[in-house]
Amino acid sequence: MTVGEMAERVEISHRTVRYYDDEGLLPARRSAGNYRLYGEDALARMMTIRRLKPLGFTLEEMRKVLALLDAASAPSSATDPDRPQLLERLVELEADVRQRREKLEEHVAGADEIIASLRPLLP
DNA sequence: CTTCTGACA
DNA sequence: TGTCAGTA
Repeated sequence: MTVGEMAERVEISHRTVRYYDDEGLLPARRSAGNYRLYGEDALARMMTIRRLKPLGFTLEEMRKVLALLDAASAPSSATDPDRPQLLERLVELEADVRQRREKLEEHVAGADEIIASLRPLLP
């Protein structure tokens, strides 16, 4: 699929997709006319990025997360001599995401309070 | 019409 | 991240 298609499918502006691509976060090929071409794999990555963003991950952090996920899902990871360290990092990532999730909940609670404070002011 | 790159806001 | 320009 082209950038426009990708952008539409993940509901992110084509400008942003292009930016992530330029930053090396997406696996893309080029058409004869130099158009970016993406596969389902790129789409899956884009979705992961979309979920990471609201958690506050920076592009650099996303780069690491994606690399870790790739390494963990690679067929060779089963025999990788560093399997323990890989699992270790996955555990750390999970803890990190859990912590960010908590932060989001606090934000939601804050929004609820604002809403509640508005209620008595409205007709 | 869509995408590309680079630049500016 | 949006938009504008000039292309392919």
